[in-house]
Amino acid sequence: MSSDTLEKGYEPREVERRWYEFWEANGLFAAREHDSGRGYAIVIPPPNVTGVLHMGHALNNTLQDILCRYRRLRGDDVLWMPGTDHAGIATQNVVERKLAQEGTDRHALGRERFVAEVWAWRAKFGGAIIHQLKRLGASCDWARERFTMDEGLSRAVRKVFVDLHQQGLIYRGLYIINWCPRCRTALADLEVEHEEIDGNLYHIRYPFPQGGGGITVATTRPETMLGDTAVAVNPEDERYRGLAAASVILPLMNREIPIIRDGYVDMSFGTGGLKVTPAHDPNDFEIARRHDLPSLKVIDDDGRMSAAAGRFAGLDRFECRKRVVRELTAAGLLERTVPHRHGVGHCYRCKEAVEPNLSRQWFVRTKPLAEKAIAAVKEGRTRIIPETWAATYFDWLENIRDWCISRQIWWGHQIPAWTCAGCGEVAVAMEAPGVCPQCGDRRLTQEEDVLDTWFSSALWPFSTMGWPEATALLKKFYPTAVLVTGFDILFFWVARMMMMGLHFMQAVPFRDVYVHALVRDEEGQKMSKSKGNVIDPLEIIDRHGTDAFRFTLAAFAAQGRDVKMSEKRVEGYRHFVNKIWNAARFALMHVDRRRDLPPLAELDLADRWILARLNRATAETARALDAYRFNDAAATLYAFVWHEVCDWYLEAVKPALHGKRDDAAKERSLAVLWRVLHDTLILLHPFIPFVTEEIWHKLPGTEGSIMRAAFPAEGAAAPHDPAAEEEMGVLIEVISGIRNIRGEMGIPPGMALEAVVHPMTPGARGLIETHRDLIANLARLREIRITDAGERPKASATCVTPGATVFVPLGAIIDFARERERLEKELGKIDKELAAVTKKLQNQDFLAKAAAAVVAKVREQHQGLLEKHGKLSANLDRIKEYDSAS
RNA sequence: GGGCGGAUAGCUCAGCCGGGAGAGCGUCGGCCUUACAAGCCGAAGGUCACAGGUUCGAUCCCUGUUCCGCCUACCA
Repeated sequence: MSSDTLEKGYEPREVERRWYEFWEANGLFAAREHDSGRGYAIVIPPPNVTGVLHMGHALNNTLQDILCRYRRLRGDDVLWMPGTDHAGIATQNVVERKLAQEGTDRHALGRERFVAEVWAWRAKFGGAIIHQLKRLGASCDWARERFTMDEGLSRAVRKVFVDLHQQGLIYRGLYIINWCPRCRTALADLEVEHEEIDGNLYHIRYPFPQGGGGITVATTRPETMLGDTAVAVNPEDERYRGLAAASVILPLMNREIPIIRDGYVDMSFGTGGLKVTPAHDPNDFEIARRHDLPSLKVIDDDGRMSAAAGRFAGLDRFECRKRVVRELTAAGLLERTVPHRHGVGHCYRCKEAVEPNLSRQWFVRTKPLAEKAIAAVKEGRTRIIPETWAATYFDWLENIRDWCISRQIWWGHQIPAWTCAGCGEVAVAMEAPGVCPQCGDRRLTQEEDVLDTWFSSALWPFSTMGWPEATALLKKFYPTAVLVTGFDILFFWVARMMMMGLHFMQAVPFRDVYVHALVRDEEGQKMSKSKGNVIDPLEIIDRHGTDAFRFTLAAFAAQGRDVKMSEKRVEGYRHFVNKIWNAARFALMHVDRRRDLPPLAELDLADRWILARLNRATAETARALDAYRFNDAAATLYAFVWHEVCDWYLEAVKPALHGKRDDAAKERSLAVLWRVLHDTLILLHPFIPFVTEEIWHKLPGTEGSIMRAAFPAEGAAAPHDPAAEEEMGVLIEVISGIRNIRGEMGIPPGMALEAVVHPMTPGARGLIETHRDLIANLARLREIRITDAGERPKASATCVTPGATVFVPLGAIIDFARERERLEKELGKIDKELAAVTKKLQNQDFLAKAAAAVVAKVREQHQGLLEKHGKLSANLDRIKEYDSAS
């Protein structure tokens, strides 16, 4: 493309749309599973089909995209597998709400039509998040997009279910589970969110049948007493040792229930009496099993009291609580009511209070699967980064309980089990059996329940690649390189993928798990609709551009710390993107073609210096990205581009580019400038893909997309060049010193100054002589005189740098008081440092015990500080002299 | 109840292996200098939460305390 001039300010909108289309149209995101290159795969954490892009997605996918683009530049064959999750309960809820608005409900429609309705909804709205991911610049291989309910993945789900069932790792049974009365489905333990609620502890007396006294129990949920089938005390409890009675009367119900003894009961809690409600409390359920007690379900699936609750039947459970309390009070059986704060479980989808309920459900026996998942991380086959999350992972897996996988909803993978009306046998199979395998009866009905959404998600790394077929994709890309995820789904998803991957693929699903932080609002609050503090990534993108937004996310993605997002921060990085744009704009005003780099020895100092810095920035960026230190990489690039390329290099080569030096110098700098811009664009591309692609195409001598470019090899442009870095450092110090004088002394910027320079060493002298034009230009001097140490111009301001002492004669405009103040301030700093260093050198222990290199370094510092101190104070004395003389 | 993370400049945060405290924003002063005022130049600002300990040396390692945040758990 031609190097037409760039617009004055960067306008992201049109550029982003154009290049994204270009990338897609040219197949630049496509994974090449048949190529021989090194495979690098990431599977996307599939967003819910109901999802709209939020900050969490934005961070998660930006980081993945950075890694994918980086690995492509490094020459890997990259597969970024995209897709969405059917999100059983969430999606069903959305469609049910829609039906409600239309004045109907799913029961009126019936299962088949309802499910068709959900598919229709998905076809219409389910692609929203995909479009949004594209606006983020996500370079997923969209042609391979999968959905957890699509044909292939559903087949994988059935296969896994059947296999686990055959292996005895899936079973069905009547257990107490978490029930959401609103969603009307079972929930896994994980799907229950505990929240501390201020409630009451009710002390209720259960009288003995023969009257007189009784046992007082304490409960936070008095309504469940209607379903009590025993009262338990601790066998060690002295208070109940010699108890004559073997039973009590359950108040309100007037049922006689036994007194049992069980070690579970905590003697110190309440009165030491525990009511046992096996159908509505997991602990009581266990006690009932030990003591062979019956269960009585008094709360129905809709959260209302059941027929078993007698005259309370039909009441809402919380209404019932009030009624029970009232009646107990009236009966004089409520002995005390004590305020009590306790955890109450809520449905993670709809926030309804969960009801522990007795129910027949399907479970996965997780222990054997968990053991393998633990071992894989212990043995380092999968690394968790940052490592601190490994402890959390182990803790959960080591205490894992069986996983309730059946859900009483309609949207999901229907469980592949059929019950025979003839013999009652349950057949589990991949496809519907025509006849009962036991008795040959044809009357088979499929299990109504569907599987937990996370069941299919757990297969994601291999199901998306075509498992159970042995595909080329699986061969090349499994195990995947890394899973990038938030810690909130470490258990829901990551641990379960580990279990399933190891069990069915005999290999870990990913070599690394990178756990990133949560995105919070400015105040560190979790963003939520109810709090109204949600920042919409798409609005941010509209206002500031995708690149600025992505760079912000990367810059704040420090390991182990949450990202606090605010628009202001994005604004700051928009400035950075604009800075790059303008630097390129400047460069492209001069660079008309690609030039090969001349031999290093022929280059000017500034050229060698920027190449050395580029080399360092390259190495540092690669190192940081390889270690998932996104913020380090971002900070490195920010500082390099802004403070080295723009602040120093471009300024340094301006005279050459403007033809104020000879043609050869211009040619040399043009070659270096091309190289710096070229390589820098590549380094930046993973973070800010759009603006870099745009500039890339304006840069002469590039071909095709920057996505096809090669990440600069270390030392390719220039080897490490500490000499150039040090020499340039000397000049920078001199220039900064003069600028400091100008600023501090209030000298108008327009006024050209003269400087008298005393170099410290012959080397510095040569350096400064050679680069007097550079110094004069950047420090705005009209003349530089290089002299020996003896000469001290009168009425001048001074600065002392490691390479030279600089005097700026100010003549009539000098303000002696101001210069004194300036020097005294400087001396004060030196004194402080000198004191610290001197103290160290006077410490015998330090000299004896510290590493030799450290001691040498401190001595050197000491020497330098002494010299500087000497010069500064000499100059201060001189100023005082002049001052009093004038 | 158990566990984890945080406390560093006015704000938001970096600081890997212990050896002279950094950035961005904000503030102050000066500049429309021919890429960029979304910019340039200069400056100010910190007992690295507190108390001990280890060490020649601690923002960094150890112990304890305080204050925040999070995760986890079947004490009714």
